[in-house]
Amino acid sequence: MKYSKATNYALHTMVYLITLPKGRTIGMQSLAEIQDLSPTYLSKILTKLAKGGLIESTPGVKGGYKVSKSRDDISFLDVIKTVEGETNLFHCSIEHNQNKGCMIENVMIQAEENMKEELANTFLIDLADQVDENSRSLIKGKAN
Amino acid sequence: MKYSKATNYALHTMVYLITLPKGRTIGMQSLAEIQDLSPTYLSKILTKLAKGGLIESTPGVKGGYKVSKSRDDISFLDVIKTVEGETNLFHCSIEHNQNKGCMIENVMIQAEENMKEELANTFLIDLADQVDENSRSLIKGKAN
DNA sequence: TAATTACAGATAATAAAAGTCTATAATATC
DNA sequence: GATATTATAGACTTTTATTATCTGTAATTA
Repeated sequence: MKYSKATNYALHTMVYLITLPKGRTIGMQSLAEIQDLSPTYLSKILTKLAKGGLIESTPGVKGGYKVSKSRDDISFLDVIKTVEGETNLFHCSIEHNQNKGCMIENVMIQAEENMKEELANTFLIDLADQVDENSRSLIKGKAN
Repeated sequence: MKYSKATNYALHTMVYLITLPKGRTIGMQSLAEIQDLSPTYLSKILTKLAKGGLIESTPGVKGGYKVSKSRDDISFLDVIKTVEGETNLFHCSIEHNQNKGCMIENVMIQAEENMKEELANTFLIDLADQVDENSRSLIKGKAN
């Protein structure tokens, strides 16, 4: 069991976007370069994030992406849910003729809940000041 | 991201095994029937669990599997680690030239730790009395 | 009008998981 | 000792999901 690379890229991209000066945007091409990714692949992830309302895009020259305004409170869980979907990590594969559901699944759900709580209480903004100077200036340089 | 079916089957099998009367065993064939699985596939999972020291096997007529003696304290995490391996859910895919490691990875590891803590503190034996009467008598009937 | 950008959908490549098949070794029972 | 029953091991195939690419379209600014 592993988090997808897509989630990996999404989280990194979101952290980068959060260091963007207010009102500025940065192109997918640039975001792909910084992370050494193929632009078209990253674009799928960005589209998901945009549809999920976490980021906004403007097409055309001098266009690009930025974090959605009125979203100063984006959590890790928000990003992960948007990319991976809402499904639980564990689904019982056996037919149980009980009304309580599967006892094993219940335990697994509780454990996952503990993880999600931490992810829901950690916000991207919390990491903003941990972004290294190198990335920070790279982004600033490529911003529109 | 999903737990593997192997983990699913392993957890169920372990719970079934825990309801076995002391000293008795049950054959892989029977365990496969109960869960409607192919015996050879289940056997791979059982072998892993045996190598991991969670269960013991005796070959031959009247042979089969049982929970390792001196292991009254098997946790969910023990089973999951044995089947899935020890790796973490998240590995940063970007090269960071920082000594602190990836800040995103650090958050993800902490969250996962919270989940693991719950899994480490929930023991199979805790579920023993929740096993439905149907399964319980099935196992008893097939036990050696 | 041209350059730059996002968006969308089809398709291909890769990797991991799930499952099958076959042969071998050990053990209890008769 | 022969036989049936069981576990063990490894090669192999199938399936599925992820990752990635390719191509074309639409929107926007200069």
